[in-house]
Amino acid sequence: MALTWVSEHNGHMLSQSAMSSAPPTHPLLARLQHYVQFADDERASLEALAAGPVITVRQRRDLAREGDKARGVNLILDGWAFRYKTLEDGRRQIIAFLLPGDLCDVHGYIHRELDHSTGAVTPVRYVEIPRERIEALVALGPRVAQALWWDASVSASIQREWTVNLGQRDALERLSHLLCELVHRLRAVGLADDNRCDIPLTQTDLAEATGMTPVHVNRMVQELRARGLIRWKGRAFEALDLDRLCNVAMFNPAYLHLDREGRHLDAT
Amino acid sequence: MALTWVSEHNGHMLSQSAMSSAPPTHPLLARLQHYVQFADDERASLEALAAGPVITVRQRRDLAREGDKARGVNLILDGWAFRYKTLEDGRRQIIAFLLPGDLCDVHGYIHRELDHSTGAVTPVRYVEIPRERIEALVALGPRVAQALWWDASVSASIQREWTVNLGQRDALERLSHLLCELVHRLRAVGLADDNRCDIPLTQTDLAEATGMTPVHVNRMVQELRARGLIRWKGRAFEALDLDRLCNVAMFNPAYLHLDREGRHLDAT
DNA sequence: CGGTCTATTGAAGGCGATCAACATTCGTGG
DNA sequence: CCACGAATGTTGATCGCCTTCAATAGACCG
Repeated sequence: MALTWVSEHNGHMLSQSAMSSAPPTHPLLARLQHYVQFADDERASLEALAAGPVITVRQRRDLAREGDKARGVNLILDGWAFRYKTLEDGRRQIIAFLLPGDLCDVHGYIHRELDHSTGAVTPVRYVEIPRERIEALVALGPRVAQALWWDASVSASIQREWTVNLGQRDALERLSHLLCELVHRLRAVGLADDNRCDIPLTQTDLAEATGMTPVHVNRMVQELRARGLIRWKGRAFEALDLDRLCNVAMFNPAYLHLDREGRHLDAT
Repeated sequence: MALTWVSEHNGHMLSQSAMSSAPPTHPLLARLQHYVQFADDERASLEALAAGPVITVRQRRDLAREGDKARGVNLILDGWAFRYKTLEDGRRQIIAFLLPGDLCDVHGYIHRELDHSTGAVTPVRYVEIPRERIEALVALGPRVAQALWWDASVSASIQREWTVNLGQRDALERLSHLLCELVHRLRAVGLADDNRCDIPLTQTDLAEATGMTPVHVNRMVQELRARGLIRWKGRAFEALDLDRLCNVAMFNPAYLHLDREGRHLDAT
């Protein structure tokens, strides 16, 4: 139990303080700071997003279902979730993984109904951010507004990369690529310690995300183990040789846009 | 030559006026009106977007390459293009098709470099819309602003559906689904007459979009022909039985969000 | 009219699916 | 704390969708 994923009992601030030496922030802010440095008031407003009434969902339950009426934007505080779509005959595809700090899409602003579902992997704590709240943030100035754009834009970029992954890479490459992405994204929110992190996904989850069968996922995991690239027991994942894993996957982290592209907007 | 795709010689207005009885508009406006009804001044401003200096790209040339410095948002006036990404070893995945009326993503606003390329299928005419132009549009009020959000949101939704397509559907379903999507999107901009339209894609293009080999695309096309679902000769495509084609593909048009979701915002 | 691009067809092989056990871990309640 | 059942992970054997390779036909263009 010691190093497992944060549960409902210990909040996200706990897991944060263990990871980073910077002043503890919630994971969205950690991520946005990869784009731009905020002024104090901006940081405070972003910080305050996590203050709203927190909703908790039990593991393996849905946060929202296809066809539901869309409410505001959701901010994941801790836990893992995924977006998925189901075909008429029951086949299911995981479309995206949602990690702490992820804003679930702006969809809710525009569309009346969700065209996909969201399911919790672990227990998930999140807040619903009403639209006025976002508008108030944007009103703080271009720095925050563009940071939110950056966030939405990165999500779109990830979705494009998933398209490439499913269309062009073979099974081993596909799995490796997903793992590389997760490690990089977890690092961005302070949830990966070097090359080690908790990945609470089952092999069935991985199968639904990579478009293969659970059986074949298992074989690919073992292949990666046999090549000395990863160690993975329960939730405890470690990339023993991340460089080689990235090579296998032909992983190019550029699409995650984690290189402070908004530097020119930095607060002094 | 009579019914082939609009070329550089006959502008887009020509092709428009042939399709719809409504007052001729450019294809972006046609599409946005699936979301909301605009007031006259809004319509005029959107109309004026197409007035800027038109850039023409020859067929099978790139509009932009991965790594290029991002400029403004591009609006396709006529012709077909696609976004694609290339792996180190040369494999290529088409990520999205860009049809007349499509705004090429807002990417340019935020990111310094493109993380993907855009290639022209046919000769393409487009305009670069500078950011101030967009800001001026948004300043017209919430109707236009939300329509632009809707547009971006639909693009994201399409990208999610492509993820499902590549991950879960088999070759025949995948191809059918792509064809259904194209027919529906072409209709939305007045470029499909009932179940007939020009599709200027080669089977190699389809292969790169669906993650299969050109050889197998050919076999699937023939399968659809044999089942009496489609007729396709050169660019002239016809869905002989669109309902059955949609069934084969398990195509649900909801993700295209073409049902006037912004109705409540309509100008009187 | 020759050259290139695209479509088409055939044959063989492989990647990943499918089916079927079995092992192991985990959650839960007795 | 143990016992039970369910969920997850693992392994093997077989099958088939799709790839690969190769050759030909047709379409289009300069």
